[in-house]
Amino acid sequence: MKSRYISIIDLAKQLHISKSTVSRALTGHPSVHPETRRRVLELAQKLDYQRNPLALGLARNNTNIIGILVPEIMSTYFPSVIIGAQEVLHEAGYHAIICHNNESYNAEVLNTRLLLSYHVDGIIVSHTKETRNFDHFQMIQRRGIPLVFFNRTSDELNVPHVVVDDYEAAFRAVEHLIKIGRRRIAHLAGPDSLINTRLRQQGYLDALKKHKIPVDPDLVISYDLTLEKVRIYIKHFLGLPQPPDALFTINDPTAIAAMEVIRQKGLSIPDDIAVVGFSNDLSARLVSPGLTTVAQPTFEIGREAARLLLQDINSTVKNDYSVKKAPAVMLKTKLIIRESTVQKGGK
Amino acid sequence: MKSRYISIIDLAKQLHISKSTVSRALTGHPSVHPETRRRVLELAQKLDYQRNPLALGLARNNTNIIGILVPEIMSTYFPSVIIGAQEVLHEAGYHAIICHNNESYNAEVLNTRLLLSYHVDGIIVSHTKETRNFDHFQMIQRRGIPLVFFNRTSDELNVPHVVVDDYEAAFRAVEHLIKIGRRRIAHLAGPDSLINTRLRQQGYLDALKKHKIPVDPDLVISYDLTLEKVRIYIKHFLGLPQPPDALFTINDPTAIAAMEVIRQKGLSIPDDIAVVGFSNDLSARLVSPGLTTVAQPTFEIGREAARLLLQDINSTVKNDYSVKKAPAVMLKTKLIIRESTVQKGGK
DNA sequence: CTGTTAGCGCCTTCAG
DNA sequence: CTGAAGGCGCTAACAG
Repeated sequence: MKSRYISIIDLAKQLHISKSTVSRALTGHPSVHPETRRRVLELAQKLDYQRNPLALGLARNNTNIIGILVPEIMSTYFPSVIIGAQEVLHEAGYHAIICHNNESYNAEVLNTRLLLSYHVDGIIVSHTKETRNFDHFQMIQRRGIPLVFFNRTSDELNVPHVVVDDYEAAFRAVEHLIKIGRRRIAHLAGPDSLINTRLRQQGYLDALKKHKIPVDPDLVISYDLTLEKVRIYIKHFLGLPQPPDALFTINDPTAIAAMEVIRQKGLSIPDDIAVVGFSNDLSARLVSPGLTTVAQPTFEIGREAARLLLQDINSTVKNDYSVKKAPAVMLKTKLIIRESTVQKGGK
Repeated sequence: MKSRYISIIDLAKQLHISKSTVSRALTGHPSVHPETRRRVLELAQKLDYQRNPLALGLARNNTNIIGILVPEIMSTYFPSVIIGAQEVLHEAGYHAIICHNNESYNAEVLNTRLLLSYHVDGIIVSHTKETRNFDHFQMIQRRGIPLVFFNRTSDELNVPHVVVDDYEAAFRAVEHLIKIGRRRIAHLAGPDSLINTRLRQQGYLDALKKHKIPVDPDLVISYDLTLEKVRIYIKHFLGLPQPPDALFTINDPTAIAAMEVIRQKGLSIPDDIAVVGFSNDLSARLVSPGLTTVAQPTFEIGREAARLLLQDINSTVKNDYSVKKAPAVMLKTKLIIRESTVQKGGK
């Protein structure tokens, strides 16, 4: 069962020519006799020859593999982004190896090392919620390997990235709640380690300010995205002397978990409490009542991230982001209004 | 920006020993002086040396990479299986490269070739709904590369596989509908190309037979899993002279799409029509009313598939499945009863 | 246009 | 216990 794979040497032998000529014919080198090339290609076809990308990588010091590193793949968000990215990468002749880490910082560091050891040509990353130390990403850059962030980025690091306008999206989401007459708007935010969390929270605060609604610190809680804990926080909100009449959450799973608790308390959505999520997961459309949420252009985020990466890979002059500002793409979001804030038939 | 990667040669030079000794020290070869080994490991650690798996693969003719080929990653089913598989693979020192193909047969064939060209050590597959020709998988086997199917398998090919008992699961699901008093049970089945489809359909038929309910051909439709078409078929069912009082679908997305149509027609679930899906996607729990469905042990399916594959990889004698029967694992399912068949509080 | 040579990083004989 | 030599599959000069 040895090496069933056929190599250029096999082709060369059968054709009584040198392996270099075979190599040249195969790669489309101009200086090869047309007839020779024809014979090589014909035999390659017949024998179903496929060149070994590992050997190629070893010889040329590039692998045509891109690493994609995401915190999870169970919601629809990251898979969609991945699909978008792969679309662009495939077109350019690259392949992706996907790593996920269950939001574990340690796994993220290990995966980074793994991708590096495979000599990937570039890495696309959305870091975990635990990630506070970015040394492993900095090392990638120092080694001159193109790196692109998406969704979750970092202030500390100057890395090309593609994000949505979290601030504005949150601002508009909260403004929507204000417009339907809510005044006691609670915000279940994510961990401060995530830049999105901070931006969305700022959008929340500024929307209140603009409409001269005083901020009640009791109505803002940061949590670590562990869904089991949502119950505690929502109960806390509902138990306040002046409970909220609206809730804006960091993401859709949180909103959906919250809705369950609210319903169990016998309160009605949206009459007693209107709810707004973030990301427009598939489930936002499926729950009942449908969840008002901020839609992100997930596929496009993936495509843009891949484009940014390829740009770096193909640039002849290495972009040194320790001196030059890294490019950033900011995509538009869209507020999807469903029955968790506005009754069907109502305004 | 040349080869920032350090190699055993670098280590050898710094230590004034030969690269062979370094190699032996690193791989844990017994005949290396403890002191030499210590020095090598120390320096490797200090320089953050990582051995190049490509070169290793080239030299040893194995890559420690496993290909996982699935039709889609947007539902929760395949991602869960993948996570389960990776768990086992990682433990054994293997890494996975994940390919998905949007249920496209052509993409599947291309991905197969791709994985093969990367000299993966094994492949785990759930084929597309379009796949009727299995030559590309047969080629994998002929080349002696371990292959494992899961979920969707094939009669024609003798491949180790892990599945659930689709027949029995469907049988029990339909029996559940009968037990709550339904007699006109419709079945929206999948394409005949999928073996699961056929098994589930048989389970449906046999459950009816057991309870002496005549089969009405008008109540069984096979469709190609294109969700947009669900509307048409459900409308057809509802427009029958004797419309059904229950519906059993090939999977959860189908059931959920059907529920939407039923509701729009002003019918009540489960009073007018009870609905049962298959797989227990995350969304089955989220829709309202909650969807009764068959839960599959997704993580365990992944783990089992990986175990089966590793078993083949590690077997010293190559298992020739053209003569020997391939092992098959069949896992248990569980019927999850929710409000789409039984009212809350009711029996 | 083509063959020869060297080398990518690693492992594995074969000699000491 | 260690070093030298050869090879995995491929590309890239260097000569013709």
